[in-house]
Amino acid sequence: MTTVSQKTVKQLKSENRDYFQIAISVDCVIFGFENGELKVLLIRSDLEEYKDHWTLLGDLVKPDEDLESASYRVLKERTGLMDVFLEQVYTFGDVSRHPAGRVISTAYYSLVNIKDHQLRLAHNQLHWHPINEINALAFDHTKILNTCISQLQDKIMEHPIVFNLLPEKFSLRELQSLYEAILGTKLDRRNFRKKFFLMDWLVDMNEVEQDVPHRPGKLYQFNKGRFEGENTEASKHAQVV
Amino acid sequence: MTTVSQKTVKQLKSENRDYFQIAISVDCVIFGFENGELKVLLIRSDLEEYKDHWTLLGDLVKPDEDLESASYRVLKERTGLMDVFLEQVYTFGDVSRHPAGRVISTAYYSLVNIKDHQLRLAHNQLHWHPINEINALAFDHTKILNTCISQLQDKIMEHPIVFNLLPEKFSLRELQSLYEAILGTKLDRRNFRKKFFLMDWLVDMNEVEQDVPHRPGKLYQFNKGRFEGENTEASKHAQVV
DNA sequence: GCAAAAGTGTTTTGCGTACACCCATGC
DNA sequence: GCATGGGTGTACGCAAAACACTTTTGC
Repeated sequence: MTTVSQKTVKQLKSENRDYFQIAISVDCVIFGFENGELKVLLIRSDLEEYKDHWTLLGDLVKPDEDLESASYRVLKERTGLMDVFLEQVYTFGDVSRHPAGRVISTAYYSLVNIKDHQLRLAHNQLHWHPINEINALAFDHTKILNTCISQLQDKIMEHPIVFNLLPEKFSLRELQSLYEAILGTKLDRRNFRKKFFLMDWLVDMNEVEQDVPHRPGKLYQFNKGRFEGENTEASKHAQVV
Repeated sequence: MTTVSQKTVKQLKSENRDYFQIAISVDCVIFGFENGELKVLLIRSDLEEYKDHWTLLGDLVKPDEDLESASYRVLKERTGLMDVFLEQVYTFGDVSRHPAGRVISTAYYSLVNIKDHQLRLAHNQLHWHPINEINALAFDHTKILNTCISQLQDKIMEHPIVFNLLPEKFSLRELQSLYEAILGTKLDRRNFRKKFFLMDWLVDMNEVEQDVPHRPGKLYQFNKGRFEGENTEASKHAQVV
């Protein structure tokens, strides 16, 4: 029936020149945790048409740049951060999602420890926004944000990634309050503690909190050793909360 | 510090012309189920350099075409199928993943009922390959396939999607054998049946199998009514097997 | 009557969940 | 001594998992 014509790569390349008219961008949902709230790093839109709107941090992907590298570049340029947790979530490709032309965007989320990086943000257009206080973002960024929040909620139930949002040492209260902020629910303290000790995700530092106006809690560290040799996609199946 | 310059959409458009040099494609992992095996629909590469390799079904996305529409188009063009189950999985964006230039590809998987569509494939370059007998695919398609298989395995544990792979009416044995083929494990028959009846995913047709060389099993249908108004992303939290 | 798969219940075990009181510290 | 959060244990219910025998049909 249909005879399939064989082509060379070179032929294919020239035949499809019309298709190379699409730009691809990455948008990063950068999560942080501060004062018991889950926050997202946003920037004021640099487009006049959207000057009252906040947007996610993103940029066009360069023709000679890996998709993931582009995300890391955005993170590094905007926050100075390297080696942060970063994960791809979804690609948004509606024809008219962006006013500047056909721009398909791949969304990533990353988890950073706000405290380590406050200074770098001091004098620019970047601000941390509590996720519960975010109004309309530019373009389809509200949708992107919501998709990433859902994904994060799912992910923390089975994977030890929240530690990227916390300082090296943290109390169980901080950890629980982080889970509560992400999930938007209250959790039972005794069950929460029991679960974490049972899972062996924590290492007791034999230190306690300083300068708290109440009985200080013990400090813990993430038990990195337990997860060596595991990439992001592995290690399923262990319900966390 | 950094003064952010305001731009109009028009300015942005012309400034970034160099970025619109990337093509985006969709690649569809089309799953089917036949003879107790999970299969994937593959086509012989139409590139001379890869003529001995099989590839996933994909195509470049047109500049005026939604990403998801492109996937549906590929499915329709290749299999004649409309209204199939389709879900985005991941976007592969390494610089040198494709020999024809900078092509970023978004992977989708879809679930089809092989029996309904055998004829359309008879005389072309398409063939169903059992997932356990697939050798090296062209480009990074092995990686894409494996990502989709993992995703499918996760998904069927909580969502009633496998019915897309079965005929309208099916026996519990067929259903269980499908789960076993996807997960690559054996399951306990009694627990499996109990679970499905408890979940109320099935409707008893009061019919039995015909022409089987043993005691015929009862036939069931997917209980569509129970999931009306649910999109693909909703309805989490109900462990299936 | 034999092969092959259908159909069926019970028991055990682990996990999630609910729940209340005393303790240590700062002020 | 009081306010604040830290720290701890038990009991219940449900769901997962393990497990074997009888029934029905085709040949």
